[in-house]
Amino acid sequence: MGSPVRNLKKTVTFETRGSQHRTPRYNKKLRKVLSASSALFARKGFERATIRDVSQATGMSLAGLYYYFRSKEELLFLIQFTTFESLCEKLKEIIENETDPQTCLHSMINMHFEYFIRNMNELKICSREIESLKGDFYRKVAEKRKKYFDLTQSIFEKISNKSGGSSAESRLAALYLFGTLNWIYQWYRTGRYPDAKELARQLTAIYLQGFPRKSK
Amino acid sequence: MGSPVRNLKKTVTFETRGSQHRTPRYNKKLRKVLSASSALFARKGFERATIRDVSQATGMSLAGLYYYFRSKEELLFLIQFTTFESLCEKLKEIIENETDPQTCLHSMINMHFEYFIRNMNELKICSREIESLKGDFYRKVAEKRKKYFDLTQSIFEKISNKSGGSSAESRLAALYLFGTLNWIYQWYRTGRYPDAKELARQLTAIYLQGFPRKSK
Amino acid sequence: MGSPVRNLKKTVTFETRGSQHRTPRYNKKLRKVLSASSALFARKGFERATIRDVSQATGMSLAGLYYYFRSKEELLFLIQFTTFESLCEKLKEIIENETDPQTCLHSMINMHFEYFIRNMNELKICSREIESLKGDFYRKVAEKRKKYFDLTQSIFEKISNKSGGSSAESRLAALYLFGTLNWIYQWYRTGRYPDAKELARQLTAIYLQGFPRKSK
Amino acid sequence: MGSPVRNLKKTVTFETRGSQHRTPRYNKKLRKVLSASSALFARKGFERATIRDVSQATGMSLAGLYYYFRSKEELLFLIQFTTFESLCEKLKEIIENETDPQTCLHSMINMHFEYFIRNMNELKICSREIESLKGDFYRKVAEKRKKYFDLTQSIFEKISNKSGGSSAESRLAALYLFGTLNWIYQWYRTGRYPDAKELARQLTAIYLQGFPRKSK
DNA sequence: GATGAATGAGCATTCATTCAT
DNA sequence: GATGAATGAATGCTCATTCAT
Repeated sequence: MGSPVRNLKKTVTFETRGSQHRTPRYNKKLRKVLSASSALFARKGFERATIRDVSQATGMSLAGLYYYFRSKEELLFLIQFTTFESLCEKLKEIIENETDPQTCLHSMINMHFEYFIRNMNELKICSREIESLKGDFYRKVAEKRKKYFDLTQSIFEKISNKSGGSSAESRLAALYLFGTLNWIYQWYRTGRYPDAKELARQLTAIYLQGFPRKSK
Repeated sequence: MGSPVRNLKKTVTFETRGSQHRTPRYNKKLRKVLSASSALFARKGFERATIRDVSQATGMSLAGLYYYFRSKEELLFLIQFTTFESLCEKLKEIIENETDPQTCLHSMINMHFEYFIRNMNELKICSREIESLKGDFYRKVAEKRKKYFDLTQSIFEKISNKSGGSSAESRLAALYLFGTLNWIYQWYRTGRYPDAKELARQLTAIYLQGFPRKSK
Repeated sequence: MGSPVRNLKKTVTFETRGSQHRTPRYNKKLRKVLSASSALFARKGFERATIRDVSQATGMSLAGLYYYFRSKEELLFLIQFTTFESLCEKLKEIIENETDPQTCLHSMINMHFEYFIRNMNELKICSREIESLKGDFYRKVAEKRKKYFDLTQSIFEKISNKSGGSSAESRLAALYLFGTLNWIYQWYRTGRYPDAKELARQLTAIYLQGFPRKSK
Repeated sequence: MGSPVRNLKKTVTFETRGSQHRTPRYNKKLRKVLSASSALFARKGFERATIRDVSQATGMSLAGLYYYFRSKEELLFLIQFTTFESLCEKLKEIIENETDPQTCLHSMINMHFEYFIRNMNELKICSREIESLKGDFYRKVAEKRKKYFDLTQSIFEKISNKSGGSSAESRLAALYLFGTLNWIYQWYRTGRYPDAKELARQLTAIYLQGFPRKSK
């Protein structure tokens, strides 16, 4: 529940190798490969990280890795796709269960912060390496990304409707918020900042009441 | 006034080749190289763009380019450094002249949007390629970047002081804002969105009053 | 009678795996593998065709294939050897039964054309991939090939003897003829050219009377 | 006059690197590279020969080679194209100057044998590696090859016309002859066989009077 | 009989950079 | 100022083959 690689069986069922071989052993190894790759891509960047790095990090042979993916790009795709899939599911659930739009925004931001803190590598890769994929890989991820964005925008629209704001403004507000969320990886360091809950509270407050937080 | 390459003579005066040769012709060519590189780095990413691309884009020979810079990394450095230098100067001026902190925040955001729209390539590179530099190059840019950030944070602190907020909250607010500003390049397309002035107004409103904008 | 794979039991009885296991099922599968390989080698060339291609074409697993042959080279060997073996047998029979040397040449050419048309892949491989085998594999096929050549040369010698030609000339004539026969695969396309019988008639006519065919 | 690489300046003037750089030094080196490659491709086959082999054979660095060609395939293309170009020119000249069709055939065969003996590597590559090229490279060579074939076929047609033969028969005769010519590399070894002139005499005799040569 | 998983060795190609001229 | 020629080091990827099961 939550980790992008935990539910591989369900999500990666189209043209990747995961669809051909489904032994438990295969899935376990693939997860290992993906998590090592995530760490590497996060640290060095997708372009600078090499398959040889992955080989070293996993202890597998260079050629052996290619049993689990078809290309370096597919590796990145798997990481991004499963991550966005997870985020979408979580957000969908929130929206379905929370009727108050303001609370809903808070829940969304909170969920994202918490997800980030538990999957820093993956989220960093989702923010920074958007343009590293091409063609079908790009399109498939972009679709999921758009879904996540649209869901978020819908929250702003509900808030907006209550006070007569325009749809264009909701869209922009969502874009602004995404900037903030996608930038977290640049500055957040565990232990040096408040926890996810507190950060979410503050950021939500800004978006709902402006800065600084009005004293309670 | 403002273009990062316009004031090369002034800024690039330490260890780059610009300090050795200062003929007007040299500067003209260097500017051409930098602007072609900016376009390339913005489009393909620093790592994926090659010096051969730069050679082709400028019509200069591969070897000839190295008369104007010592390494591909220096090229990136020059772009980032001069851009942050420009931004800092502009922001310093704003802060010096504007006493009302709220208005000051608005001016800052407005300036940044306008600067972005006139130097999309450079700002994209400043946001996305932060980790592409290493060692001294990285440090020198990070210094400038920190200055720009600190100046912005100081605005939030002034706002905060008026209503008794904490310094930590100001810092976070600034980080949130920077996320939004550094993400613009991902979605902004000329003609499809309101102009800089309008965007600045909306974003400032969110940070000062929350979303949606209260009707006046 | 004639297809190189039809009489596998008889021919492949030395160091290949065929000598160890001789169940009918084994032979059936081996034939399937050989025929798929022939098609692949003919289409892509021995070097460019991969065992993975064979695996895909046969629906067998990569590792499973190695139960039927010891190496890719052995696969090629099996194809070439059985083909030359077949050709030799047929030619021997012709020479034994036909006393008139001119008619004998015609029969030989006719047989070769007909064999070619029914086994295009195999003959293509026998012509084009001669140098793809090494060591023992090469020698064993070369032996058969030489036998086929010698039998043919003997026909020319009989023709030559009748009119006092030299042995060297017979050898060259046979070499010239083999060039023509080994090149057929490059141009012949079913339906676009006369059938085997007619082609054989024309080619024989050239070798016996020269071009153009004298009107009868 | 005749070596396929001797007249590079003239022939290789389209999309190869030869069109960009034309210094004498460049041409000299390119010729060296092409001739080393020819030897290698002839000996090991195109697929089996590696660029590393070329590097070793020429004493140039692996990367340095790519200054002279864009890909291994282009290397093969250059060899094949210039060879067929040379052959075509020579044949055109023969046909233009020789009015008697029988003598013309003799001249053609003689020229081919002589060209072969002086450029064994290149001709071997032209015969054996026809299908190693793809796309545009293939098409461009095929064009030249067809021209060479058509010119030859035209000779047979002239012979045929004198005695009322059909065009289809001329075409087949030309195909048969090409088989013989393209197969020479498989058996001819210097010193072990008569020289080009004598071979040409014998082969022509077969095609004009049949085997064996009638004693005069 | 058959296969999932794995690997060593190798391959074509690229790239930033240099240096003699 | 500028470039033709060259290179060391690396990169993503493939392939025939093997072995435990």
